[in-house]
Amino acid sequence: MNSASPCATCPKHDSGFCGAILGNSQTGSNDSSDWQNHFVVAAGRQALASQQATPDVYVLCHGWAFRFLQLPDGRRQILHFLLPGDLFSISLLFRDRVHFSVKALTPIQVSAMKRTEVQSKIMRNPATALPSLAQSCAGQTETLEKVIAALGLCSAEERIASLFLYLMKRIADQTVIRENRYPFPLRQQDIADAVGLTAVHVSRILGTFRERGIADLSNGVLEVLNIRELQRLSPLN
Amino acid sequence: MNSASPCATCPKHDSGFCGAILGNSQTGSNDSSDWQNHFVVAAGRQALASQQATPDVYVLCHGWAFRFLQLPDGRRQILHFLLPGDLFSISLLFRDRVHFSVKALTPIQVSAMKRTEVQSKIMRNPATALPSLAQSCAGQTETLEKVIAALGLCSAEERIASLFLYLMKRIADQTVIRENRYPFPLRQQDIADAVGLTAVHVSRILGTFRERGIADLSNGVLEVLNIRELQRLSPLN
DNA sequence: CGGTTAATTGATGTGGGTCAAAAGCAGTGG
DNA sequence: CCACTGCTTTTGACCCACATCAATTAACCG
Repeated sequence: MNSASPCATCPKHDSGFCGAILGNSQTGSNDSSDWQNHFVVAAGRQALASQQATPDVYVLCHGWAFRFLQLPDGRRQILHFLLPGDLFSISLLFRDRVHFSVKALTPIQVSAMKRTEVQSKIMRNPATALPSLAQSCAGQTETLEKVIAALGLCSAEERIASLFLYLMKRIADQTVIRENRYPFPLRQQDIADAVGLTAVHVSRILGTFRERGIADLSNGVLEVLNIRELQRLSPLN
Repeated sequence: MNSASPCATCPKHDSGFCGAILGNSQTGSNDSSDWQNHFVVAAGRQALASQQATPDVYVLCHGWAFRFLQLPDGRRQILHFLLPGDLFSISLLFRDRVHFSVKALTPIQVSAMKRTEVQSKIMRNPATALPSLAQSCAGQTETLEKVIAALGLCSAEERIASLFLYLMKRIADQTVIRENRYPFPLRQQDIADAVGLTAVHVSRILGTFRERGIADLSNGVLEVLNIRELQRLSPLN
């Protein structure tokens, strides 16, 4: 869990988006230390600041983080949760600054790669990279638009249920789930900032979920007791 | 304003996204009738239905439309407004079905192009198409995320002010604006569905904007009386 | 064991929803 | 030219989901 660990400890580089776009390191030099390196961010610390220019593209290798937007007056909106294997943002592939910030929920390990290198890797094989890039972009747009619908149309209960179901699916793609217990390192304040509510109200809703036997979130674990009911509460998919 | 009009009546094909990605028709055959054609949709009619598969990619050539998502129970969320020159969605470049629907606000004219043709056009020149595609994707993500922030963080007033400012910028890119009067073919219900409010409440807010001398929306025209105040009301940029 | 941060619970306030009626304003057609 | 219809906007009265404020408890930690 310290910096400068080799890529071998970073099991997600060959899955999903990164695998398809960046390719496996079979081709080219297998000593990648010249154009990529790793670093670590403590839980609760910011990993990337809004408007900050950077020559790199980042992939989350270990831990949880989130992208967010902050208004001058301090209000904060969480845009997306980052899990291992996720690019911080596709924007960084072709832009050098972003409009959001990234914060670590747990201790995280990040791989930074030179944008120029990644670009030329992509250009070397556009026939596979381009569709994969477009697919990934379309998928991201779809999830963002579902969030918009959730915030615009749904009640507090429905929003929280949607968030749970969405994250459950993503977590299950990463980890083996036993006894319907999902690792879930979000504070109630984070949930609130993601779904546009107050922490107090999130607490109340979670309370009712508990006493209705739907789900129990405590100590960083989400235990799903009645998934049917949870799905019934979420009008979007 | 009838179907089968040639592309020459469609002035937006060579600007912005479409110009960069699709290129001008200098190269290749200049008879494009075999792989693209035009059609017209009346105001208020749907131009594309959610989940419907299509071999085409669509560009709005004339008029206003919007993309939206509808829940089984009828609630509707507007995701994005389409102006002349806009692709219905980047998703359609590499997918044959979409998760949203499109509806015409005014009578519209649409150009449909075979996805396969567009793809090979792109592949013929990946060095320009790819960055442009990525840029456009990044830009869209940024605006969607601002919408999320608006819905999650902002009051009714702030949301409407943000929507106005956003659309004003886009309209000004298309039309010459005189006397701060913007063409604005949205019903109050549409505004409501875009910012997550009720039509009644939108009416009230517009009323206060009017009596406070900020803006006056009537008869399809938005007249901006005090843009500074409008900007002050919108916390996101 | 005190000190800090997170979660719970209660009391009260309010922004925006809901319901309903009325008024404006095309069309449409006799 | 006027009555009829359907749609949009406006306005008023009332309600409720969620926010705000504040106090208590629980968990954690050096």
